[in-house]
Amino acid sequence: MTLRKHTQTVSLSKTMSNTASIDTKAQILNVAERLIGEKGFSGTTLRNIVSEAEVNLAAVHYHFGSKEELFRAVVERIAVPVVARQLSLLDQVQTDAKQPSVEDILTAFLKPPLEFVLGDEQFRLIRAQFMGRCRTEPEPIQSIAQQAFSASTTAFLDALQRALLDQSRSQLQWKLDLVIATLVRVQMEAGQPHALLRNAQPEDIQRAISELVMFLSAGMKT
Amino acid sequence: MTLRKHTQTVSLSKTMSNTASIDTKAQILNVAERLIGEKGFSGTTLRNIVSEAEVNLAAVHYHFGSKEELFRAVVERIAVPVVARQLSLLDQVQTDAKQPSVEDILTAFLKPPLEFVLGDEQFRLIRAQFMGRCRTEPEPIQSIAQQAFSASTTAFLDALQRALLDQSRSQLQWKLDLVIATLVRVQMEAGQPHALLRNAQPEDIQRAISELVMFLSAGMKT
DNA sequence: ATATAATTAAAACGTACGTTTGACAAAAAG
DNA sequence: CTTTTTGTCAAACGTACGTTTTAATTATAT
Repeated sequence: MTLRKHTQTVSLSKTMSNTASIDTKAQILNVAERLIGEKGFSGTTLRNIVSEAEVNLAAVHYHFGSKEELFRAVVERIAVPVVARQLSLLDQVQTDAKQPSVEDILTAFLKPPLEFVLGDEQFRLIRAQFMGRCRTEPEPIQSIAQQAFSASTTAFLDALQRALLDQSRSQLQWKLDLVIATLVRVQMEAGQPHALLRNAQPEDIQRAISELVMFLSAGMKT
Repeated sequence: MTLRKHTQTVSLSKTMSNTASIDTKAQILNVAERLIGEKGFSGTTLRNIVSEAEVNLAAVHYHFGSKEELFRAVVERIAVPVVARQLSLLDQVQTDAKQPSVEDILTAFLKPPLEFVLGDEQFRLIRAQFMGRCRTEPEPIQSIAQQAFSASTTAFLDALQRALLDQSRSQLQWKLDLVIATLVRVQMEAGQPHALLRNAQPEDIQRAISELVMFLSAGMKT
């Protein structure tokens, strides 16, 4: 009897040596990330993915179980390290200064998602576009992506509340939502001719972060 | 021989009296606007639309020619009056004050799309959501929507350039792009519990516009 | 009334979708 | 070696898609 891999607990490296199946799984994730970033979830078909990834159609269901769980896997591969870095940077500025400035908080929030595109040379803009696309997908896709980032959202909302005591919670809530909206737009337009983030060199990213922080912190304080 | 209606020039009211076909066409447009606003273009099927509109499947192709041209029709039904009002308000503030403030310009830009949701009681939030969804669709759908609004984008970019002479054109370009991104987000989240625009009463819209103008004009000036 | 055009209706078109199956090869375990 | 697990592959599953066709129905005009 053949048990499907995505229902297994852990394989613990006692399985196949690491050439075939790992390549297949990673290739599917890579191509899915790029295509969904370009065309959206329902605009991307599994046949598009397996064709470009040069793997068999059934491999998707063998490794992930369904199209939706494949999407979830792509999201989490990105969200987990980004959220961890956001929370770490927030912790850092809250230790350095007992009361960090709005600029400090926004920088800690924006840096990880924008810098994460630097990870792999060839995935820079792809990753940015995918993250942007996620939050604009129809339900239930959007919720899957939103949940993966929700841990950071609440932490930064609390931090902003402590920095801007005169503003109501609901006011800060829609303002942080608009901060995310602009971040998402910057990510989605990354690489376009007139975008804030035209290419993914480290110095361009730093400049974009700094300009975006200035643009947004002004509005946060009003 | 039967000539299809969407290829005709004009019917000039010498055709059928105005009960059946006009209702069918309007019903399709109304339902398409709502469903595409909720589920996106490729997430909405013609069978979903005709089922809720209670019209025959073939009616879509008879009246519009294709799914994409139906989308174009929905976009233009919204965009034409919005853009006209934006340009009219811009003209007005540029006549009143020879050099209008950033706040004046942004208000002229934001008021029409946000107020347009007031047109019909039952379409308020639907229309807002559709307009928001449009700009986040994959190509070529996004371009169709963008073109319909492009006339106002360039006019407001010029106006902002005259108000903020110290900023470069490309800087103003990505800033206006982020203004649109926040407008879009406000529209898409309209009606949600913690959104800026929670319900569509006239006074709520005015308050939302004023808060959004404050939030954004601060960043525009930095 | 009759002819003509406009609109609706039901059914089918071919294609593509996500998913499942079952046979088969490769690796790991006994 | 034999057995079992793990992964790949081609093919098919049933369903739903956008679109087209053909006929019937309804309104307009002569």
